Amino acid sequence: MTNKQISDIFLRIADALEIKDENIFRVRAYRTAAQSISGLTRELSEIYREDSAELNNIPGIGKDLKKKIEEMVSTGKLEYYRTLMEEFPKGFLDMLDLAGLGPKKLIKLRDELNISNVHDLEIACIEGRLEKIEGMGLKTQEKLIASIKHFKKKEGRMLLPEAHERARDILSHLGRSGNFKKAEIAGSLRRGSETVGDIDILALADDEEKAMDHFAGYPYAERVIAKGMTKSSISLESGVQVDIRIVKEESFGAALLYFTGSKEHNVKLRALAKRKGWKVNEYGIFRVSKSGKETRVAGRTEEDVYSSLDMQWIPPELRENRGEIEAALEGTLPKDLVKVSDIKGDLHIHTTASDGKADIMDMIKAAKKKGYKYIAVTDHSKLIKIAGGMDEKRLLKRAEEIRKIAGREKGIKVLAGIEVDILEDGRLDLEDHALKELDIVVAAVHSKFSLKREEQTARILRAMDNKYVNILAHPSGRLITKRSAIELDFDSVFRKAAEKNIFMEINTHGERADLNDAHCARAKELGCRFAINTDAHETIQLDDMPYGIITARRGWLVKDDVLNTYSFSKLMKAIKR
DNA sequence: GCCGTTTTCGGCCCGACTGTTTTCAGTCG
Repeated sequence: MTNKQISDIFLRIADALEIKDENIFRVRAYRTAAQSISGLTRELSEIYREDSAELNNIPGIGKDLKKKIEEMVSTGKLEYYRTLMEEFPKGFLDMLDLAGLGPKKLIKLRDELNISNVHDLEIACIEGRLEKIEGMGLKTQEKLIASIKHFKKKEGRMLLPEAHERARDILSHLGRSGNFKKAEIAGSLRRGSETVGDIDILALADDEEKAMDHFAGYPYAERVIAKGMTKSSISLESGVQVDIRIVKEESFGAALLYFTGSKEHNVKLRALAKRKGWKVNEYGIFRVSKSGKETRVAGRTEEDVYSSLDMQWIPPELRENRGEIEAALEGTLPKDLVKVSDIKGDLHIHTTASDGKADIMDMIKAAKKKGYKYIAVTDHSKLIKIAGGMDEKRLLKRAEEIRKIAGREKGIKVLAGIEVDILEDGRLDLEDHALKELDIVVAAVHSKFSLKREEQTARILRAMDNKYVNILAHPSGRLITKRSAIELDFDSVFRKAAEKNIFMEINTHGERADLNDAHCARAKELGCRFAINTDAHETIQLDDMPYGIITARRGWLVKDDVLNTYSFSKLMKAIKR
């Protein structure tokens, strides 16, 4: 079983226990464990195989949950979960996904109207039966109808680039009102999560009421979910929710911290403050006297809040409770997290020689415009016929052309390379005598994604034995909303990469974000270095670099971990065979 | 069910908005 599956089961158990009105802290323990598991950088099954005692070191996992995890990874099932689920009709717990419906109302609906799934609920709402229940009314019924409509659309989360674009548009809408003195993005978008469920905005305003009216008047708002003086929410046509909070200037830093999250990060900070007898909330950090009087200690900026807790300011990408708080307390946060301006080139791009849309000159011009010092042209190899992949003969001719052009170009170095396919048996799609002539070789899997774990791992390890390979491109092969990662023993691949001096790619193309943040952290732990590449097939895709940087930062990578932050001469030394 | 520089027992983050009430419970983040 995967971490995702185990974490989902714990969440469902928590839902079930809450409906059964069990101890709320027991419920919370399951949720904490689920969260903790989904943030892990290694698979539980692997930890279990190697040394199951290690499971105890995972925060939120104690004696009981450890046992449940062991049962799941060894048998693929959990008896406790199975019997628990038998107590509910099928689809009953799904109703908790409806906005505005929690365990308390759900129990009422079951006991008084005999509702057991979303379909029953929809009919009851349409027939107006909810109004008659104490504590519910017409509004509740209308809201639930809207929630069900949204639920049916199954609108998922947005990918980070799309969310960024939407958020920018909302900020410029706010800018047009004249009432907003400041507006900043918070939430998972600021932390750079690969998908974003809703957009959070924090603002300062002169006239809160007018400001909120303006916000609610956003042209793409489908409906206004809530509107108050300090907090409002709208939902967009796409089903995405946008929340805004307006705070006072002296609280802005505390509020930004609070609404950036993650929740786990915040909970830990609060506990830390509480131990000092202080209190942290979205308005600031306060000293609480014995008589209960509160004195403000900090709140205007995030830096104030962190430093009043005797810790370093923590970059938003790290705020996932993966050890950043401990590091900030000790003053050992990574000093030189990689940033966009560190990047000196792109080492994986395509041109019209295979399936790119721009020719090499356009790509070079665009790269120069970004201030890059070098770029590697890496078109496809012959296996990818449909993309115009090259055989040895065409490749060598192409390399010659690239070198000719490179000789004419001032201010940028152009490397002749290839994105060579890894065949099913782990051989490469091109002969060594051709690879040898190139400056850089990027190897990648584009076929046979569903091989068994052992075969897939052996395949890739064998490819890495080829001494001409410099970069392993998009190692997991996943596409966030379309295709899951290949089955692979990542640790073995990372160890081999470290040993063979092969750089692991963080690919920003489309839905890849591959490696992801957790992979980056683990690969670094095992001694790997990285290349952040756009895999651009047209000039505009060269602009996707920041998304790879965010992933790298979330994996705690520093400048020196990343090949394409190196100067040209250092780069050439690093990829010398 | 977890956890420990207050603790192996007794805690476990905190505040805003909504709807249905008339002082608050439920939900959400």
